[in-house]
Amino acid sequence: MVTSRAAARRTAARAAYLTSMAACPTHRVLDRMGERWVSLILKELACGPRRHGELARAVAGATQKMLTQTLRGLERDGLVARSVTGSVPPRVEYRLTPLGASLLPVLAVVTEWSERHIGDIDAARAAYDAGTPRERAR
Amino acid sequence: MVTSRAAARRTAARAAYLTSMAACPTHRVLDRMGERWVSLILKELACGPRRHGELARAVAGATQKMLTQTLRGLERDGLVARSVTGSVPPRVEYRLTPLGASLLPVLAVVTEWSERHIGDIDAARAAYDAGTPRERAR
DNA sequence: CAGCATCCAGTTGGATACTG
DNA sequence: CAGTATCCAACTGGATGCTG
Repeated sequence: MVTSRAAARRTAARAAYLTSMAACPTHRVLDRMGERWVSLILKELACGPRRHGELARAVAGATQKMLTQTLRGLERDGLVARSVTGSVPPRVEYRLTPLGASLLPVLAVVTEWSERHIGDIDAARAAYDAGTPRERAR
Repeated sequence: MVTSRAAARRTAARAAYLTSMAACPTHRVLDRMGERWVSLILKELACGPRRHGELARAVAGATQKMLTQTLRGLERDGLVARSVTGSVPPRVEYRLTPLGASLLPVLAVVTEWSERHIGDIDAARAAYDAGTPRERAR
C-alpha cells in the first residue's frame, strides 16, 4: 500500500537522522552537560578534589544512586578521574581531569549568558503565559 | 522512630535543594539547550526564518509533535518568534528573536569545544570500556 | 499546512535495602 | 564509607488520527 510505504520511508529517514544526530559532537556534549547533576558536580569539582561523601553533601539534591551514576558517566568520558586509597574504610576521591577542566570555561560562558538573560526569559514567559489563554473570553 | 526522622530530614533537604536548583539560571538554560531538538532547531533558524514544514524537513528526525512542542517552549522563553499569515492554508514562520540570536555565540563555543575534544572523549570511553571488565579473568 | 489530542512503550530517576 | 541491586512511579517522546 502506498500509505504504509510512505510511512516506512519516513520512519527510515528518521532512523538515519537519529543516527547521524547521535554522532554529532555538539549534541553529545550538550546531552551530557544537560544531565541533571553534571553542572553541579563539575562546579563542585572545579573547587578541588572531593571525596564521595563530600560530593553527596555538596550536591544534596542527588540521590546516592544518581551521584554514582553521573560520576561513572563523567569518568567514562574522561572528564573526571577517580582514585581509591584503602579498602576498609574505602577512601575514594574524584577530581577533574585536564579535559574536564578544559570544559569549565565553556560552562562559564553558558553561566554568564544565563545570568545575564534569565530575566529576559522570565519576562518572556510571563508575557506568553499571560497572553496564551486567548480564548478565555471568546 | 529515629530512622524515619532522619529519612524525612533527608527528603526535606532534597526537596529544598531541588527547588533552589530549579531556580539556578545556568541549570535552566542548560536544561533547554540539552533538549533533544533545541540545538538543531536553533542552528537551522540561525540561517534564517523557516516555515513549519521547512523545519520539519530540515530536522527530519523529530516527529511533528516534538517539533511543535520544542518550538512552543522556545517561543515561551522568548528565543523564537512565531508569526502566522493567512489561515487557509496557514502559513507559519519561525525566526530567532534577538535574545535567541544572542544565544548562538554560546552554542558556537560549545560546538567548538565539542568538535575539538570529541576525539578525547571517544578515546577515554574506549579505554574505560576496555578496562572495565577487570573481573573477567579473576 | 499547521497543529492538537490520545494512546502507549521505553527510559529516567527516586526509595530502599544490602555488601565489602 | 563507597558502592551495588531491586523495585517502581513519573515523565518523555513516538505513532496515529482528526480539525480549521
